[in-house]
Amino acid sequence: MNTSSQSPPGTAAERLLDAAVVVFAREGISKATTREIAKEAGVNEVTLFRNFQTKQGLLAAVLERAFLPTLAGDANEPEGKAVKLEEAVRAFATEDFERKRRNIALMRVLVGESHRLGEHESAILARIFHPWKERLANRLREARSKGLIRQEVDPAMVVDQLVAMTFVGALRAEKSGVMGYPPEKYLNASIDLILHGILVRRPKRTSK
Amino acid sequence: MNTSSQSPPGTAAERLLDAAVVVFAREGISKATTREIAKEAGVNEVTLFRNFQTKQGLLAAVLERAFLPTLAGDANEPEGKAVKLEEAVRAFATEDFERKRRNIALMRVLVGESHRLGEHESAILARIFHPWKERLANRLREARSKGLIRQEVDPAMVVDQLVAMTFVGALRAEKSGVMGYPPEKYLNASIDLILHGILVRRPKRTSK
DNA sequence: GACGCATGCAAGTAGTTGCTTGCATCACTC
DNA sequence: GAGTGATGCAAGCAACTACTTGCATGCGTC
Repeated sequence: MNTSSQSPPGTAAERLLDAAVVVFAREGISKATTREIAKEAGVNEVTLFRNFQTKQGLLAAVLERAFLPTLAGDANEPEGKAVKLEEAVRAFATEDFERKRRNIALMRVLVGESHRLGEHESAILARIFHPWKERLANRLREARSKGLIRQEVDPAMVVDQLVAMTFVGALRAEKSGVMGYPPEKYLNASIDLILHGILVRRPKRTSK
Repeated sequence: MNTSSQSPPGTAAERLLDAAVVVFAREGISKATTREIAKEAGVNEVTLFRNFQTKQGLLAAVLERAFLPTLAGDANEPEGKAVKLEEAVRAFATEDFERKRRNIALMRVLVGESHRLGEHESAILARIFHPWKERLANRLREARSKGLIRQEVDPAMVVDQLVAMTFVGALRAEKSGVMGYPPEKYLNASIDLILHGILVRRPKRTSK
């Protein structure tokens, strides 16, 4: 069937999913065309519709595949309890920052078009990010009950504030011009800010 | 000329700018159509092109008018030096948060399509937000030189971290479902976090 | 070698898009 | 009252959009 073109390996469906991530991220969801996705995949446009019915169906499949496994791989780490709170925050922030930087183009268009995502797509995203954040929030609640963290601090809010910093940091790091410092410094400073902001006793410094 | 329709006051160009803000924010920049903008303005579509030549020309005019005056009104407040640092941070954060909440739909689509904005549009946005942030950064530098702020803190980074929190907070506040707490609490917690995170001496509490 | 299945190809449909053209109508000014 | 400029209206254009249809081709299996 594959006459002579240099199609990458994998089934047509897999290649379409790979291509869709690229094109959605590059063009935005509504501006991405099925023709261009098919072309990027090295596959005929009809094959796209035969596999995913509609463009929206393709988007849903893209989100499921792009984010769900990422979460599953992390959520069933059962350790996490043994490590120090500061290390838990640092590990969460680092992982969160790097994951966002890896997918930042896709995340940006998702934010930009979040108000026109269907219920299904929104549900997929919630299923991904909520448990991931809840894990750190629980760790913080535990620490607060032990008196390590100031009582007036709201753990869920702290997690939201941290991911806000990682998200905008990843956004700025993408366009290297607008960030006046290296991304790693920004990440470390954000971790420091959170720790100094919530801990009862001053933490040790991360790095300059 | 205006046969009988209930057009709001102002010239056609003004009404088009008002309508463009609404439609760009609602549909996203690339999905917004000139037909819909003209309809929203109660103006014929040709008038749009006669006034702004292209859709991109309209976008540039929208950004100039929507953001530039907002900045000018704030930047030449010459006071700011007299007030306490904590109050300066609080005032900046409050103003920044409210401004973003007011324009959050437009800001969201700008972020989502930032990679396809032309140089002209990007320059407009930079001209708006940079001086606004620099004002607080300078205040922080001054405070750090007086020893009020820990030496290892980078003032420019702190400002970026603060606006990251206000931006994502405004984003979450828009969809009331995804924020598990009132926006004002989030804002106060962010101010507290910043102050506890940077000050040498612990600040007094804002509110629970 | 007959069957089913995935895919390619060519063509088409109905709708939308940014933008243009030609002409008429109003308001205002000298 | 002639000229000027801003606006409306109707029509259209060429390109593009998501999606469909009909038919052919290859691959693996029994």
